[in-house]
Amino acid sequence: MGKEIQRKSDLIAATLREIGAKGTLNVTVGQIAKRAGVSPGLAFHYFGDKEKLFLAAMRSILTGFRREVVEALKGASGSRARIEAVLQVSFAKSHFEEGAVAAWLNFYVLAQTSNEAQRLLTIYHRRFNSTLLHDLRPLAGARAEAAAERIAGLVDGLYLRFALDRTSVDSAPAIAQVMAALDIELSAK
Amino acid sequence: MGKEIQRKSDLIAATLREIGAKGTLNVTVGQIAKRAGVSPGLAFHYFGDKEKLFLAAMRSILTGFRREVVEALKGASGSRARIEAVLQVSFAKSHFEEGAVAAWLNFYVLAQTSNEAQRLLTIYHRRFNSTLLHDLRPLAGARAEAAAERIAGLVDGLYLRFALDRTSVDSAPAIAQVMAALDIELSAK
DNA sequence: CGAATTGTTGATTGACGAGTCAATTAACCA
DNA sequence: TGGTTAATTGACTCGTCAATCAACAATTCG
Repeated sequence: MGKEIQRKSDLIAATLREIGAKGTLNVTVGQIAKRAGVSPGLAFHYFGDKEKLFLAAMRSILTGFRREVVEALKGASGSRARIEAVLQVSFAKSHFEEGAVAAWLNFYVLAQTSNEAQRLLTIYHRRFNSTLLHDLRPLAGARAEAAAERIAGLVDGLYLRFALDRTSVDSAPAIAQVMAALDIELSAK
Repeated sequence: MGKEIQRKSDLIAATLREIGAKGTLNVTVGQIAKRAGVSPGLAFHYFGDKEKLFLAAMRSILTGFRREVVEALKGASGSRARIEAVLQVSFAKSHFEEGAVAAWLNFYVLAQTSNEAQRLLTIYHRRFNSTLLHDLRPLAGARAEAAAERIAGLVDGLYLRFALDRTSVDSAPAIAQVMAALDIELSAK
C-alpha cells in the first residue's frame, strides 16, 4: 500500500519541521500529527511511540545524507576530488534546513540513553570515517587513519559551531576551513 | 549570607547530577530538589524557573572550565606549552563526569531558542578561540587566526564523538588527536 | 524576651501530553 | 450490492510537572 508509505513520510517530514520550529524534542505528537494533516492516533499506529517516530525521522536524515554523498561521489574523479565532494555535501544547505539542526542536536542528547540512537550514531560515525579513509589512503598512506578521524571530528565540530552561530548565514567559511585542514593534512610530511 | 550561596551551589550540583543521570533536561525540579536535600519550592525561590536553574548550572561549568584553564596556564611556559595545556584541560576528566556531557548536549539544544544560552555559548566560543589565538600568533603568524578556529572546532567535534562513544574509556586518544592536529598546523608552511 | 526578618516547606493547582481504544469511514472484492 | 478488512479518527484516561503560596521554622537584633 502506497498509502502507508505516504503517511509515514508525511509524518516524518512533519516531525522534522515541528522539531525544527520548536528546537526541541518537546513537541507533542498532536502538533506533529496536525502538521501532517492527520490525527494523533495515526502517528502512534504507524510508529508505536514518540521516540520511534523521531528515530525514523533521524534515519531519514541519515539516509538522505548517504544518498547525497553517493550522488556527489559520482561526479568526482580522483581521491582528492572525492574527499572534497564529501566535505561539500557535509555542509550542504539541506543540513541546516527543515529542522535538520534541531534533529541532530536532539539526536546527540538521545544517543546518551537510547540504544537505538547510539547504534545509529555509531553507524554514521563509522561510515563517515571510512568514506574519508578510503580516499585518504592513497594520498596520506599510513597517516590516513588518524587524518580521517581528525577531519571527521572537525566536520562535526564546525557544523556545531556554524549551526549555532546566529550571525552566520551560509556555510562557505566552514567549508573553507575543512578544505584548508585537508590541505594541511595532505601537505604534512 | 553564606546560607544562600550554599543552597544555590547544592542545587546547581544536584541539577548537574540529575541531568547527568537522566541524560536529558526532562527532569523535574522536584527530583533535583530532593537530590539537593531541599524542597522543590526553594529551587524556584532561588532561581525563578527551571531554565534559569539550568543556565546557572551551565555557567558554573563554564567558569569551572575557565578556572582550570587559568590554572593550567600558570604552569606552562612558552606558546606551545600553553596551547598544549589548554588542549589538555579541554579533555580533562571533569568534562566527562558529573553530568557535564549531558549538560553540554542539552545546552546546545537550548542555545537554539534561548537568548541567554546563545549568549553564553558565544562567549565560550570567543574566549576559547582567543585563548588559542593568543599563543598561536607567535607560532603561526598570519595563519594563526584560521588555525585557531580549526583547532577549536576540532576540540568540540572530538569531544562530541568521544563523549558519545560508549566504547571509549579515557580521553587520551582524543587528546593525542588534537595534539597531532596542532603539530600539523604548526609544521605547515 | 518578643518582634521583625529571612529561610524553607510541601500540599495544591491548573495545564498539559503520551498513549489507548471504541467507533467511524474508506477501500476492496466477489 | 453487501460484506469484509484496512485505515483513520479523536475523545478519553491517567499520570505528570512547573510554578505558586500560605504556613511554618529559624535567625537576628533591640
